[in-house]
Amino acid sequence: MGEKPTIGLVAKRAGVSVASVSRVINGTLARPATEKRVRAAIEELGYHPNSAARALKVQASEQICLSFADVGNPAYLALTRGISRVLRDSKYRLVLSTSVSNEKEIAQHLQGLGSGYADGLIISPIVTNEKITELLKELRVPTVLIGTLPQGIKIDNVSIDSSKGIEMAVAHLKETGRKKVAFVNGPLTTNPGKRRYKGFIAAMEKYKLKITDDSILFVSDFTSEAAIAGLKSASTLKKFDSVICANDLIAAGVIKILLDNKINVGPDIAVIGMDNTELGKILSPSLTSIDLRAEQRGEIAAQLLLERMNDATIPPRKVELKPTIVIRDSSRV
Amino acid sequence: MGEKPTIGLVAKRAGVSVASVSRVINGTLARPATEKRVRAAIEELGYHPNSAARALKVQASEQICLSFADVGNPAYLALTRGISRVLRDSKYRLVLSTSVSNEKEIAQHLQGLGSGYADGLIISPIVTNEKITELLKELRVPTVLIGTLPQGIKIDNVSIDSSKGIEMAVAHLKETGRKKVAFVNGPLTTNPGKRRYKGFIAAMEKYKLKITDDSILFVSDFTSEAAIAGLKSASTLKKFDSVICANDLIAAGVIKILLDNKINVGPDIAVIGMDNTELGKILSPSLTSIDLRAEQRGEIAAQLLLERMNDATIPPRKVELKPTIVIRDSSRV
DNA sequence: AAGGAAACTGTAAACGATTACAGTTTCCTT
DNA sequence: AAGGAAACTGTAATCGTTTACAGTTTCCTT
Repeated sequence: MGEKPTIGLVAKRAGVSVASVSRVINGTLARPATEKRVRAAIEELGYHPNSAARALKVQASEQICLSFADVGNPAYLALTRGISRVLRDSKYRLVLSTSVSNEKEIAQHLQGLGSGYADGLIISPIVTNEKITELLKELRVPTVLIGTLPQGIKIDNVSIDSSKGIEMAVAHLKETGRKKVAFVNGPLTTNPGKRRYKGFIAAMEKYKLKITDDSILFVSDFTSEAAIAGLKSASTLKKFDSVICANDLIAAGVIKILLDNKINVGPDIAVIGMDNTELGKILSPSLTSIDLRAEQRGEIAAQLLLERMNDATIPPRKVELKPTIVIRDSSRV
Repeated sequence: MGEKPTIGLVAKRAGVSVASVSRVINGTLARPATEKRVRAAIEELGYHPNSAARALKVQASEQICLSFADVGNPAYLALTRGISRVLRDSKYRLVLSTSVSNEKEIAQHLQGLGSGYADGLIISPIVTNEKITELLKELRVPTVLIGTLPQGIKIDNVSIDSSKGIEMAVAHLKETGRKKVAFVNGPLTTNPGKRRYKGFIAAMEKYKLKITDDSILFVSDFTSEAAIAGLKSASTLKKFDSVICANDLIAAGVIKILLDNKINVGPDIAVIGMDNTELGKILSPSLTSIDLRAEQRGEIAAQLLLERMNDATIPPRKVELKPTIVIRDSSRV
């Protein structure tokens, strides 16, 4: 209970050298007798090797940094869960670097990695510009990026074919006899916003459905509140027989608005979300959603990172997952 | 771009000693000319002080560990958000230690802190037993516990008077003419489960409402799925005119079941949740909920911790927040 | 029982920062 | 211009590990 025990104390107590103690802690190449005494001493003193000292000597922090803009979004939550599931059977701790939203903060954060507090980085930037791309290029830490990889960056990347997802949504709507499809998107300044926008247009063309001036609506954020605030009444939506939403939260907002206006969600207007979060099962009617496999993306990202940290020479990999559609009541007639 | 620059390199480049470099980095007591040269050298080399070396020397990691059982729960998410909001203006990084669910893992984790990777701990244990209590007592790191503080532990604590919350729910129901109140709780093995159970009984007595054999229902987990699976059909609920749920997720499940059975939530049966998560605004009907101030609890916990790390001598503090009730459609007649 | 290979162990030098202490320079006062 | 106080700077020890290298012990073979 006195001072915090160090390896030296353990060594003295066990009557061996610090080197021996160190060796039994990692790798265990010691005579059984020695090992036993060392372990006993460790036990008695309640010794735990100091991570800073170890990190300094071996030049590795045994930490992985996870960085994204918004903790609040359930999709990120699923990502985090996938990552931490993989990491928990590794030696790595997870450091959260959240709410790095504006460019300056991101820059600061990326440069901060130079101090070596993390051996690897998983980043999912919601926006990427010139400057950030530049910083990512100069990064010395093994990194995997989840989402849209900017041109010219050679790092591991896991993404989801969200265009394909929207295509599946449109296909499903067409099959079930819908003709007038609206799309409620988040801001075009974000990566997901951009991709989903293009995806929607492409899908509508592919299925020969008409896009009018007002079939694409933008709301200020990927949240229910933004959707509710941005759409106000249902009047904008009334002229459609179906609406695809850029994520489940927006879809929840849309459903809320429709129900409040006595519109029969499903039969009258179909609603489809994206992400297939837990929300889908809870809402009434339950929500048809495109599963973008967030949790799996997290898992894969973590695995890629572990591999990369193990071997820096493997060429950058790019895995793109395919979405699936989960049909529930909100799109049934 | 060559080797990673160290303080020694910077010193050489600036033509000063390492001590001077160190001094301008922290605290700045240097002649302007010196400082300028040092800063220039730092800039040119792209130098960032190595955190492990610093941590080793000053015996502080500048990291705070956040530990709880389940990332998935939105209430924890709010907690995390509150914490990280406070921490971002401090020098501390946030290390996530999640899914430490069973006793053995918790023990391992708490002991792991002995290695000094964190200067402080915020923990919200969903269960606490003898063993865990013991470990918490022996902890050498400044700690604040969110939730029910086990007997005999002298650490900072922030909690919410959830009994009071249930009382408010019962009061509201009584005022609006409800007589037969059910309570859907999570497992009694958890801290929140225990407290809410007692709270419900006390509140019902206080308002002279009858508790029958079947007015308290237990589901296996604080999730919608567990609620839906555990309650199956609405028959168990039909004999009541109102139901209080131990959190919003359970409430969502209950509403789902009721709606599927064509029961008019609000007029026929009132439903009240707890936590006042984002869900409340999204559901239809919108959900009356007891706001347990998760985000605020997180903020306060972080503040307490920062203070405590600053001054170990202040006596342990205990702040208990009062809940509020947010009335929405699910409890309107 | 001797000899050598194999297995183990100890000594001491790193890792990259901070900081006490002593030494130097600057600046002010007269 | 001298002297001393104040401000700054440099040297070197230190934090707690890991690990190369050399030294020791064990064990096997003959």
